[in-house]
Amino acid sequence: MAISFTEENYLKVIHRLSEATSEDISTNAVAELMQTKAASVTDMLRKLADKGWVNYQKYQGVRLSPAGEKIALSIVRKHRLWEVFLVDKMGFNWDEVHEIAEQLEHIESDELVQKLDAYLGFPKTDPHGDPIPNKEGILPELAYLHLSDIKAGKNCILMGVAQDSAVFLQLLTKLNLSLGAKLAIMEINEFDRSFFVSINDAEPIFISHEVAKNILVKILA
Amino acid sequence: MAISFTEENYLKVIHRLSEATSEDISTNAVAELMQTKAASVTDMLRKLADKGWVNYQKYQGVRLSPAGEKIALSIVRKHRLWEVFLVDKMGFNWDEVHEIAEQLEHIESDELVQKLDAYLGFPKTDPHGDPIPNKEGILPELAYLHLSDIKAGKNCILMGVAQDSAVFLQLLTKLNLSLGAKLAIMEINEFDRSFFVSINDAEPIFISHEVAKNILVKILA
DNA sequence: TTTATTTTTTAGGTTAATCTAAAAAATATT
DNA sequence: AATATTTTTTAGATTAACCTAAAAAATAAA
Repeated sequence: MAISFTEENYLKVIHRLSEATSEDISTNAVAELMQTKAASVTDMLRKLADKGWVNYQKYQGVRLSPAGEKIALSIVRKHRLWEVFLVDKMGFNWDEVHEIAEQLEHIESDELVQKLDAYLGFPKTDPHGDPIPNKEGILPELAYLHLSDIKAGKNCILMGVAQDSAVFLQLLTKLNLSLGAKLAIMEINEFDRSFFVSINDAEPIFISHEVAKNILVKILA
Repeated sequence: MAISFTEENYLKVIHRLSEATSEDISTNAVAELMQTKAASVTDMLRKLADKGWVNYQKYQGVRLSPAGEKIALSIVRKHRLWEVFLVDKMGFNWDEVHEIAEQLEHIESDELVQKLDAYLGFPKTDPHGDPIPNKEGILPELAYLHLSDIKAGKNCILMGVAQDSAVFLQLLTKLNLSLGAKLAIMEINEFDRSFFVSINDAEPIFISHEVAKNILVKILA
């Protein structure tokens, strides 16, 4: 069945919201992420339900059907593969690729996706550490921890970020925080839960709790 | 000023038609290439004229304004660069890339185009031998000849094709006719203007006038 | 458990891009 | 030059995606 860019974006947004909860997704939540009005969302949810891509009962919220989930994952897959392409091959910084990938994710060609995947060496994650769903739509669970949940004294590796906004990523870059960096948590300040962290064994620096919350790490054995 | 995919496609089509003639382009000609009805074209031409991208007077046909020409050339540039990418980097055949490039040509990012150009080694032509406009929109005039206009006894090199349809390109591939092939015209049959041509010094084969018309060559000194 | 608040839906409109059918203009033919 | 044909435009609808304002349902508070 034919699908429009707009419909793809709705499915993607519902998918994103569904990752954070097992509850049904509210009309308002979708409206906020789609930067549109609740009334428009209601129209679209009905349409998506007609096409069999979501389960929706009015006033009850929405969730993806298996068919909708499959479409959403294929868009996520394309988005993240193109981000790898933009950083690894085109030389963009990790904070510059989101908007372009938002466009590229709608390019329709299974063969291209397959070839791109191979060309990039079958990457497992995008430049922000987010896992790339495979062809069958299976998303490897990476189960990283938020830096904000780690105790003082631990060593860990920066594996990803919990948001892709350019301002956040630019801040990380300024702080010399990039994927794979080794973080040694020296101290956590009780007052504002800010962190003193040594990055790659350099002089410890200060990191706000807000930043720590958006950094994903794995703890070193 | 914001521009839609549809508007971009209209400008591209008007540009394509303008290359073949110095006359104004008729509503019907645009309708045919856009696969739409003349009435729809009339609406769109008025809109494009309002935006300053074409000069249009009703019943008088249309031509691109300098601003419209610039947009059209930037789309052609993107289309052809992406075709090079698809063939050179992704490993597609030259008959498989047109539809995908039709989508990729609308991706909006000057920086990406610039980086892609560099990544591909600043190619001068696409996989069909069509010249790639430069950043300033200047299209190098390649001035190749149609094989159908060459006399028997001449040797030439296949430099491009005059149409990109998959069936035509697949036929060329079957005949072992690819960019750069050396063609020796053995004989031209008066009856149907068909050609006997030796390709890369192999046994001469038969080529219809229709095929010869769509093959672009340069004559060897 | 009423009342107040928030959320969601309905009703009715708008815009971009298309369509069909009919009218108008341009071109071709007698 | 008058008539016929073709091309182009106008008029009026349609569809997708959005909007605002008002109504209805769900949830929270008194």
